[in-house]
Amino acid sequence: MPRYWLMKSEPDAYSWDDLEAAGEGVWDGVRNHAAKNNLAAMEVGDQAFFYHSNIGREIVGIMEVSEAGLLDPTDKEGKWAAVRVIPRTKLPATVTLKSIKAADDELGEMQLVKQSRLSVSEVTKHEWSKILSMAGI
DNA sequence: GCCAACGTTGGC
DNA sequence: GCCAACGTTGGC
Repeated sequence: MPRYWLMKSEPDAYSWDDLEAAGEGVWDGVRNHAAKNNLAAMEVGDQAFFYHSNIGREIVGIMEVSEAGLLDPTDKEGKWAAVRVIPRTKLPATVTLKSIKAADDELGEMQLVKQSRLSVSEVTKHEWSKILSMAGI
């Protein structure tokens, strides 16, 4: 059973289009322990939303973990984690933070909402399905 | 070991 | 541009 995640990036630094253009990417640079623990828990085949923070504030696509348990190549000490991801699906309709908050009874408990600074968070299967339906999938 | 000061993230 | 939330650092 794959698990579901949500990973944030500021699109002016690294966007969905950048990932699609490259065909794959290594999700590194995370320097927060809760986020790192989530990265370290990922397994090949897990699915993750790509969320644009700051600019857009919306989920734009779905990626899949293609290689798990990597060490962060930007960390010389080797204590931070990373995963390799490939882009899977660009959402037909983006799902904004605003619309997620507006669906509060179903999505109000999302870590994205509760812990807005966490850059890598887990998404429940129910939340995942709900967001897919909001995205027109 | 506590806590104030400070830095960063990210929504508004 | 502001500020709340949160993490880290350093003095005591």
